[in-house]
Amino acid sequence: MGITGLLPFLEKASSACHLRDLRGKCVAIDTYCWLHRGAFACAERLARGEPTDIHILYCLKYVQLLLSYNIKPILVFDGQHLPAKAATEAKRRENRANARKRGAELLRLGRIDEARSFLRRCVDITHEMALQLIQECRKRGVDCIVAPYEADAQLAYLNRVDIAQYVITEDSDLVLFGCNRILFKLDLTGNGRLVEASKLHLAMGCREDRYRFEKFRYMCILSGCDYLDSLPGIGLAKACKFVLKTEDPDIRRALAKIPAYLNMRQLVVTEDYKDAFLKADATFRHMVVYDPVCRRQTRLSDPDEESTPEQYCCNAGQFLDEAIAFEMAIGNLDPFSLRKLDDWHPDVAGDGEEMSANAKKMRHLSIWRTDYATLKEATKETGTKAHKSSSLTTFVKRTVLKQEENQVELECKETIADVLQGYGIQSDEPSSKRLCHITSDVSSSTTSTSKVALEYRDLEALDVMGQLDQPATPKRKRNPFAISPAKRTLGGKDSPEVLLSPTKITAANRSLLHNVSPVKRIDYSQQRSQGGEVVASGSRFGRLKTAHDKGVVADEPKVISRFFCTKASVKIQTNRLIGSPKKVGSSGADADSLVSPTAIVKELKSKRDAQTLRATAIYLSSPEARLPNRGDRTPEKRRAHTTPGSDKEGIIGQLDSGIATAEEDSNTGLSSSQKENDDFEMLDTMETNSAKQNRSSPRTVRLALFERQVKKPLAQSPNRSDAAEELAIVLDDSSNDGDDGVGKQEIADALKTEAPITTLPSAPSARTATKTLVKSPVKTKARSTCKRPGLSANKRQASKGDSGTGGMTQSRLSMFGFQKKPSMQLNNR
DNA sequence: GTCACATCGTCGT
DNA sequence: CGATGTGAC
Repeated sequence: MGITGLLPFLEKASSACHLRDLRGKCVAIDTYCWLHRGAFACAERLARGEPTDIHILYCLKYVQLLLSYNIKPILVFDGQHLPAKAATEAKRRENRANARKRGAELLRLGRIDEARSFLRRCVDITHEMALQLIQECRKRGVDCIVAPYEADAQLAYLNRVDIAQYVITEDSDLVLFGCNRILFKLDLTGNGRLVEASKLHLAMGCREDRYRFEKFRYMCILSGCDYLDSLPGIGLAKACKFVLKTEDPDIRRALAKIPAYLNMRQLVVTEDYKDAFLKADATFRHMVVYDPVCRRQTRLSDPDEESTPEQYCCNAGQFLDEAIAFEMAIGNLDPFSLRKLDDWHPDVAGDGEEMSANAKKMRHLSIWRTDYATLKEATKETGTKAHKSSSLTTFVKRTVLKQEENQVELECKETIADVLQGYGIQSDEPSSKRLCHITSDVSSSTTSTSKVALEYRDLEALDVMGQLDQPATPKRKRNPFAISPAKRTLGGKDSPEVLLSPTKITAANRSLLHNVSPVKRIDYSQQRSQGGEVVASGSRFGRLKTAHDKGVVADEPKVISRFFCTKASVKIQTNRLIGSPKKVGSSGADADSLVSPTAIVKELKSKRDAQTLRATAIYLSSPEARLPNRGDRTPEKRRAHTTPGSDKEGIIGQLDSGIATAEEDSNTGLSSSQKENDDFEMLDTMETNSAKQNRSSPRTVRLALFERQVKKPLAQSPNRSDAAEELAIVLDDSSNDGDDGVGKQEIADALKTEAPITTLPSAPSARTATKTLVKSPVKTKARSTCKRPGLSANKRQASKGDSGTGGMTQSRLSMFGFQKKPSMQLNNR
């Protein structure tokens, strides 16, 4: 059960922590947590006894994560149950058995969803699972150890003898077993919360000089722990209050004073409780654990040294025969039946041929090596030098601002490879060159000290570090999609595009999409002809078109929309799009270039060549491919249905695709990206029909679109003046400012989203329009609502909240680091 | 403000 | 097992 409410209580003793801060350290892991979480993914299969390895893979993902930060993991598994916990365990088993039975019953009745919820609750982590994981870890040279009893105590032992400097768990008990540094809530991004024993007094509100660890442990036991229920009415808060008040070193006498100190007269502290308390305390201190270095069982701390009477240790486990204890610790035995399941041996394993290859790969010193102690000692003496071979020979000093300690500057040693790797840049050929501690004047350092020949990769490292030291402010935020500026100046065309993950600081008001989008990354401002005349318009459409035109050259991906280009797997290369305006003028390829992606799909469809269609990258990269039941009701068919073959209505028809009005009651599952495709097609068609269309501007077309949407020409609508005016203002305002074409587009998107159409009540400037769109109220009563196939009623409700964000789903927004805003607060107007 | 108790989610797609 | 919510004191 752990200690109820301990983690929130420890808030002040904890700090945010990332795995990158643990480089080169050793970490002991409470593997039960991972296995248990992983087993949830395949609960049904496990419950039915079907073979699966999803839970194993889940754990290995974490192992890999640790290894990628050069952290040595030691996986610790639970051993036998303590007699003191037998009752609790029996109860759990019973609960699981019950859940299993009910699950099976429901399954027979065909109520699958309900059955699932029960089958999930009955997942039990068996030693077979543990062994499966242990065997995978052995292949990877990762240490595992099975605790004689509770993994908690084993973890604490490894931490206390400094075999592992950190412990990873979800169980708050670890704190009172006496761990020094515990990482809770570690996720796959490497973030977690670090609780340090040295800060516990902060959480308790105790002066540091008066604090002793016993106080904390007593407090936890009093508040109720696995080995002892609390006195009625005593929780963490009361226990803390009491522990801070009493100064009596004799705990028996102190316990008797609880009712007096806490003003709880009705409370009676029996002799039995005092005994049980001392036993529980001894259990935490003297639990039997395994010492991998001496290969024998021992106690977490010595009862003699702490003069704990033998009688109180009765719950702390018993020693096993030495040989059996060893076999159990390395995982060969089932801890309960002591049956032999495997016969691995650390001393023999290294001799095998395949193992020697692994040993090479093995980057960390195994705790099972007989020379572990001496080697570790050697590592300590020679410092970090011994701890790494080739790639870590060079160190870069940089100062790191630690946020939570009032900006104390700490010096930390990191290698180039470390820095690069930490931000997702693989260093294939680790640089062995020495880097200077200079981040600004790179050129002078390269020239003046001739022995330092900085390479592009090194410069990147410097760049990353420079960016890291730059603090984020409300106005300037870290942009996960920013591209290294070094690339443009130094890398040139042929250097690979490098995303400097969370390092780069850019203006917060600039759309993060700007950097991912193939369209927005186009530097349209440079697209002037030689006379200085602007070739491409500043609008998104203009840029889109220009990009599209350029992309026609064979093998180059064609830009389709914000998110897609014609080759699904090909990354748009900015340098091809930036600064090559010459192709814009060359009209030769232009005619061909105007074949829109939608047209290709259409053509393929007409040929009924489904195979080709599916194989087409366009199709695969389009949202259409992701529609449920895409075989039977594609947008293509709907389009044909709603606008039956009329060429004259072609443009409007295409515009209309993806929009379902209430009257038509047709469905659409199109995302904004797909709509953008349609926008694009609209541009195509416009171009070819330009004579007939009298060269209509995008704005006209969008007004047409708007009219179409409300199903009546705006002229006949009572809202016409307001709505159209506002729309016009919005569109006009944004048309001068090229970069704010986004705002225009967002609005156009918003008009087309599934959610009720919104218009701005009083047209603000386009700049704020983009921002406030989320909050804007529904003024024009929306008549075209959308029903999406496959969405249940409540989900549809939920998706309404996304309206106004240009069709972006919340998950996508949060992917880019946006918080969900309290949207639609003006709804009730 | 505290505590006891009940209920839900843990993954992955 | 933790997080969260609710109701009682």
